[in-house]
Amino acid sequence: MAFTYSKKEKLKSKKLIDQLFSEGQSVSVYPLRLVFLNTTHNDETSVKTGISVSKRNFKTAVDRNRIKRLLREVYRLNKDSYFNNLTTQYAFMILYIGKEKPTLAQIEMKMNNLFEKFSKKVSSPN
RNA sequence: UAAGUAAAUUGCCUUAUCGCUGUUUCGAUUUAUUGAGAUGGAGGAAAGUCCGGACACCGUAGUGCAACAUAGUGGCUAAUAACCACCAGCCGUGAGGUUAGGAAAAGUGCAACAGAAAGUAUAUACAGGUCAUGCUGUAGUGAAACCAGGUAAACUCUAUGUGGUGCAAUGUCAUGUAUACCAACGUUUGAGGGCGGCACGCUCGAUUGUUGGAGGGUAGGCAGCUAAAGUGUAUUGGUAACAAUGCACGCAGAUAAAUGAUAAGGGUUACGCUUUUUGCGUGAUACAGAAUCCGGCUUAUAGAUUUACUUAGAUA
RNA sequence: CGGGGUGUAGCGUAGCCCGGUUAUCGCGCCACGUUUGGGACGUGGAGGCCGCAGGUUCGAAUCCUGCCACCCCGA
Repeated sequence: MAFTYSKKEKLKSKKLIDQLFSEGQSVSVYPLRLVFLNTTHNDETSVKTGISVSKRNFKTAVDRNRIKRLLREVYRLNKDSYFNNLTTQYAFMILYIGKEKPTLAQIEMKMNNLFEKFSKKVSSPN
């Protein structure tokens, strides 16, 4: 797996997203929150991921786009070290629930924490 | 030089590494993926959605009323309530700014306080006049006091205009669900429904039979989709808005929604130190992200630049 | 893409249709009284440029226009 985040890896199906929010579990490391669901989809990638920033906390589209781009960038660079060995397929949605504009370094640290927490939760039953 | 008025322009750049997305060429597997190369990838407001169109569908898109909008004159435009010019009113010493700027002699209403009186009223005081009388003038109140008064961003009248819905329009493809659907003809003969709000008018039509056809919704793919009332520039016509002609360019198309991240260097500018230039340090570098496409309006905006003009002062 | 509503004192509201004293009521706030003290009660008081900017008018919270913020609805 390379440092890519192409169309195939994006979570795009409306059905799947509805299912994710209604049935999925979540872990959070402020200001990030990960909603995930063990599911099956047809593409060969093991994880489909979406990113979301609330309009309530950031009013202008420029701010929201900026944060989403940062999140995508960090995800792209770091996913390799955590998700390469997954045996089942997952759908992810990463939410930014903070209220202030972050920097890349902050997000990188928080996202690593988040994925470690996720790995623990998945590997240990319940 | 200072203060100001009006108009216009601009909206940081380069390199490296790693990514996203459209188009296209070649190769591979194989019929939708992958690899390599080439090339394109946010704005002056993309925003608000306040006006006007293009385009698409709806076949009663008919009539009248109602409703809404507009309101000096002329021009311009695909079109408009926008834009341009001029006239008039108001504001400003001025450059300039601003105005929903038709009708009160069709009718209805309204006018606090003050005042005798606010539209069927003429009181009081003074002066004048008359046989006599609000018959005449002045004073005082008020925004307005008899004059066919004021007020129409009060109802209203006049003139002009407006069919509706919006790219989630609309067309199409395949998968599964499903027979609940539609059309024609015949019978029955009118409950009820539809056509933006009302009336007229128009139209569908409960039940049953025959024949024929495929229809509907959900999530998705494709088309619509970006070559256009296009952009830049020059000339000509016009006071101007704008128009015509020549030349050049070929200019984003995402869809849980691309146009990015990091590092280095350089611009511009403010402050401090040094102070002849300059150099060093610390900051600042805005508002903001296409979603069918155009024309205008409105709002946000660090900083920089240009042009014309006004007033005041100084010098010649 | 289209449609509708709201904004008045710290909070919740009336007045707006149909213009006329810088504006109503309740809770809260302040002072005084009452009480040994507090609460409750009584009396008095403060607090508003009616979201912002223009316009119409003699006069605007009210009418008109343009903005801003918030909320809701439809496809």
